[in-house]
Amino acid sequence: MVTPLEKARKDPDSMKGKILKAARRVFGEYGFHGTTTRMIAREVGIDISTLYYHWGEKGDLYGAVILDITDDLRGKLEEVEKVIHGKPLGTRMDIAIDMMTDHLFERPEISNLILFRYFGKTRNQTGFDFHVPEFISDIALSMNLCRDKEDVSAGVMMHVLAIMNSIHNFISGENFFRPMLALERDEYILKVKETLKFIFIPAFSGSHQL
Amino acid sequence: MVTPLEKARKDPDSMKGKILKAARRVFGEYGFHGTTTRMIAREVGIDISTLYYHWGEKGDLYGAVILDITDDLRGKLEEVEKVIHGKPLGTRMDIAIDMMTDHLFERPEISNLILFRYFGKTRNQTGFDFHVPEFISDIALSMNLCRDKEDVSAGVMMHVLAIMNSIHNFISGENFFRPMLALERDEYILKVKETLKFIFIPAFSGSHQL
DNA sequence: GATTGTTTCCATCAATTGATGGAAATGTAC
DNA sequence: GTACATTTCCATCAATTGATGGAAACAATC
Repeated sequence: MVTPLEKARKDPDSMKGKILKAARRVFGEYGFHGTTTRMIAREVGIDISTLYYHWGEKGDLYGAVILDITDDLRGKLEEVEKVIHGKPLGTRMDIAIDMMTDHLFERPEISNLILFRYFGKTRNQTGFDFHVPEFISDIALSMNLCRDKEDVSAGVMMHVLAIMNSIHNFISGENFFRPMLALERDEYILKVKETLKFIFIPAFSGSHQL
Repeated sequence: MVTPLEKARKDPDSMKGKILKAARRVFGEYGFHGTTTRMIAREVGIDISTLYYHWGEKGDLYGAVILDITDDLRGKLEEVEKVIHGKPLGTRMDIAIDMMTDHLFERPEISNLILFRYFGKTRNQTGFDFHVPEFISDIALSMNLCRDKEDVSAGVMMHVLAIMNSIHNFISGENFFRPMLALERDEYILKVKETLKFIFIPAFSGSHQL
């Protein structure tokens, strides 16, 4: 069976695909409650009922968006893991930070939406499963911070969370931080990478390695 | 002239004060658009029009909340600075992390609201000034990462942002992260402090000091 | 206890929002 | 071209939301 989401991803130029893409952007900027279905429809240039025809109720579309960015992120993490596999930790982190920040700076909705879900409540709390623990464990394994994906200590999970969240923070906070720092986009991206490496590499390249 | 906000803070048991306190909580949980004036009124146990009588329109109340938490944070930072002044950097960071996390874990709305403003847009963008740059410079000075408060490099500002945001992340994300880590509240708080110190102290106690 | 000012609530508004029915438009198969 | 299915839009609904006018309740002053 083909879900609407798979359909939309297979053909991004279809109406379903265009709506999904617009919904990612708008939900990412304004959050669930800050977004109206009319805003998304206007973004696509269609009538609101066309949107409902393709995606059903607002919550379902939001759910599809969350699934979409989750899969996107998972895919990228797997790609990174392939590249860095076997290299020494410092190099691994260096490359991973570069690849992840580049990817996310081109898709800031991902960071936005993830942070929205971490830090805000939705009035009609529908429990979209985020698969966060799974992600975090994979990264911990990839960083060689644990031996077994099924058995990651809380401390290690939190180290990984700190890294991922820091990345998301700088991506998602660009609109706020960059004017404040008076940097051009390129400079900002560069400085973000520098900062992340400056902070995270020393902590993990000490005696803490397995 | 006494502003409504000053009045509300001077007497937290007054209606103005009770509404402000409730507004902090609810706005903190659901964000600006996720919060309705009725939700706040219900939280206080009053009619919606009583709320409007005291605070005027929703945006004004939100503005007061933002000012309130900003002042709160500024005050705490000053207090911390007094305690850590003159001590060596490692100790300074150790104490600062302890004090700030303790303070914020008791007032998670602060972290919530700050992150909301960093990462989300509000439909009717009213530019509440956040005084963020000022804060960040003060912290940079307190950490001895710069000589002059008026002349802090973008790189240093970003280091400070990374620290503050990491703290806010763990406070604000407690509802999401703690169940995932299967920790009691006390354990979680302890592990947050450990994690923050583990990550940030090594980066700054190297050769990077002034 | 009557007068006056303050605070609270009830009733209600207009605008917005999520959502739908049904007609028109568009495409597809024969 | 006709029959049929799919897609799009217009008109509209009910519920929610921000906001207000005005009456009641309460408090203070004399």
